[in-house]
Amino acid sequence: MTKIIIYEDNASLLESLESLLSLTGRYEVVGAFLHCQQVVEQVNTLMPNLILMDMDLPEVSGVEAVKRIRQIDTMVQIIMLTIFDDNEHVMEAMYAGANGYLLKKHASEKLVNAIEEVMAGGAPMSPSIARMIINNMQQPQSIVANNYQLTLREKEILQQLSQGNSFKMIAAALSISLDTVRTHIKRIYEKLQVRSQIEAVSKALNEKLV
Amino acid sequence: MTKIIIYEDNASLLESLESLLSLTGRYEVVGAFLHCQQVVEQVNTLMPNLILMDMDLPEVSGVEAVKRIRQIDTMVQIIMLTIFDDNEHVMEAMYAGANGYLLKKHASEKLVNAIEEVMAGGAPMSPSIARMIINNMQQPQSIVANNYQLTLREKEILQQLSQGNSFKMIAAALSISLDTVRTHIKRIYEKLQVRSQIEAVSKALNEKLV
DNA sequence: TTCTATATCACATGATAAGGGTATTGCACG
DNA sequence: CGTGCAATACCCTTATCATGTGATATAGAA
Repeated sequence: MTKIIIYEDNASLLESLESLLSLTGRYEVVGAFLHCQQVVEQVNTLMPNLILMDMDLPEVSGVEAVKRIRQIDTMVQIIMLTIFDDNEHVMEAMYAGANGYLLKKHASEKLVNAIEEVMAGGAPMSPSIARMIINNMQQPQSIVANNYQLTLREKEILQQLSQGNSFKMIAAALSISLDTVRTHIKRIYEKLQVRSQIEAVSKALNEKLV
Repeated sequence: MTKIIIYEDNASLLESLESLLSLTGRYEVVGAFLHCQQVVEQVNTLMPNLILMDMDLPEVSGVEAVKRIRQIDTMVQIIMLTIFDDNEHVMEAMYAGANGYLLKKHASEKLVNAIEEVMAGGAPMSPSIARMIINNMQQPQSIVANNYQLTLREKEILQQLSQGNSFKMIAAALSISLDTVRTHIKRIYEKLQVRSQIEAVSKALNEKLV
């Protein structure tokens, strides 16, 4: 049976959620709290499989609580409960380690469904948040064509450099002379408009050239 | 009116999709193709607002097509059509720049809905893919506590180093002597277990220490 | 108060990198 | 059949970095 802890500062909502879950017979509410100050101890003691966490808790916010939980437990599933879904706090919570979220106004109809999804390894979230997230991850492949016209060999050497290899090591790894490595590096610096290893590596890693 | 291009190698499905969309009266199908070899030209010429792209096209895959489209147009909305949703190709497509996807078996009921969502700035996707994506972005804040016990000053210096600054520049920026920078750097190397700038920067950037 | 951690500075030596040339080979393209 | 480019290689000089050893000042913990 799925063990659940609920954090929700609205006492009546907390009670509703508890009854709703208990009535299904499939979930055991092992804890229900109005704040999450002792969240770490509670998770450690009660060992839930799932946590319903209100986003807007007094004192310690739900997002902060998620971060704390993830320090000690990476397995427990966490669903955020929130009133609005059009703000960055939801993104932040997902980054912090939440597995999904549910609008409070949809709680009664969709709660059980969301729990099933999360326990099955899914992540219930609204399309608009999903969009924010994918926009976020698409940025790296920058549109401003990070095209410095590096040749294959140059990219190879830049890659090696970015992994922390010295000129000597690169020469050995690629079976070419130290001086050849130097020559390539010079060209790379010209093309990237930098003057040292670190600048090149910094640029390469930041712009995902490697 | 929303202008749409459809890519789908199954001719009868292509036709169904086309009629389905035309019948709503809200969409104009300005192009319908069995392959996406000329995707760039077609997008440039037809200037659609939305593209329905089959994942499994012969010759040039749907994912490849998305990449090409994103080279020339970052605004057009792209919905992937796929048979399975439990594979990495979907993730790959989202990374490449797709805005959402739809299982073919759900096309008839959910297509219009998915289009509305995408045009409204959402990203329709299944919970399992959403989960993959958020798992992906949570990794950086590694659980294996990237705790090298760096002091504040050391972090500051490592940060400067990661931005491509030389010892001299760091000394100037922090108003300390070159030798002091050296001393800090030595400690940083010891703590990170590295032997050179690049290794340190590489480690710092990869493990998000900065 | 004494110990410890942090931050600061100095000097010295050998290693590595930066920046300037120059040159050969092979391959593709009009 | 040159021309241009990529990849290879060598030389030289100067600048920067790696590393060791030692020292001072200061704030907080034992």
